[in-house]
Amino acid sequence: MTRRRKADEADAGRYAYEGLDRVLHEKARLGIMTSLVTRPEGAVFTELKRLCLLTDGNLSRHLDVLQEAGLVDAWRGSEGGRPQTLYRLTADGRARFTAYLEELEHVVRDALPKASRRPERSPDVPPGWQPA
Amino acid sequence: MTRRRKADEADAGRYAYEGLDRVLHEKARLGIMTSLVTRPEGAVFTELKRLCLLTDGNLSRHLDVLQEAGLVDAWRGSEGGRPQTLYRLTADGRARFTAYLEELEHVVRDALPKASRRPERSPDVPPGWQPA
DNA sequence: CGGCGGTTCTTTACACGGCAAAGTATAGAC
DNA sequence: GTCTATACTTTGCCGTGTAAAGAACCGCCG
Repeated sequence: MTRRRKADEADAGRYAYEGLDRVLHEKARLGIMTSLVTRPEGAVFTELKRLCLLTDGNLSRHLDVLQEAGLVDAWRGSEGGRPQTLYRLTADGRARFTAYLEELEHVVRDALPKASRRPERSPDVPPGWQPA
Repeated sequence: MTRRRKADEADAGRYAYEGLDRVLHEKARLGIMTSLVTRPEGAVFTELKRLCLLTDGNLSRHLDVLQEAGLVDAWRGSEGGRPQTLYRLTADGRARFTAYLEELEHVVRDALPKASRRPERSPDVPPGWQPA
């Protein structure tokens, strides 16, 4: 018996995941941040584009967002005669990304054990209830 | 020496994370799915609202999306004289959510070890490069 | 030295989607 | 019958992801 009547529920917000910062919780930016966290020396535009499979405009826009949020900074220079921009995590960026990842880990720990268990036959819906 | 010249890079798309299904990679729906995966018997609207701290309209909309994607199904009935709708994961929903979570786990494993290591002094930017 | 072409980003425009406020429906209380 | 409460739905706005077009910079060939 799953003692789940209705008044004993102190678990409001149990799955609200407020630590999932919207700036970071976005597929493309997640890839950019992961790329950068593995490269303390930074990465240039073209490399990020290749690693994350993003279009130019797309990558540019996401890098703007990350810079405005103070998570990433940029350095202009040139290599092989071509202008290049080197992007690196800020200290704050690293810290906030770590916090985000720890919340993600929470999600996985909340859900994956239940989800990957062999799909037990779902309990029946109470009699008299109609689909859709 | 980080043998990272320019031609040996077979890691295109290394951080593209294409397995992060957009329907699932959304804070609110992630919470809903996690709520449901821990409740094989399903959950009613009000319970989901409380668990995920969502407004009525917001929750309704996200549940629509999840149903249209075939991840969740709904059963109408009544309890205590009030109409209620019970939401449950479909088998497909459970499977796709598991796949999504495994990709998330990848992200965490890619990034968290690097991110949480004590912020080593970042290597200097090459001479001649300018901020911003 | 003057276009031509190739990089390296930026800007613009659109369309999708999250969100909350207002609306609908059903049921019990009085 | 009307009022209040619950349980969702619908509507509309606005923020944002995305790609197509644009700008800046450089090397090269004639």
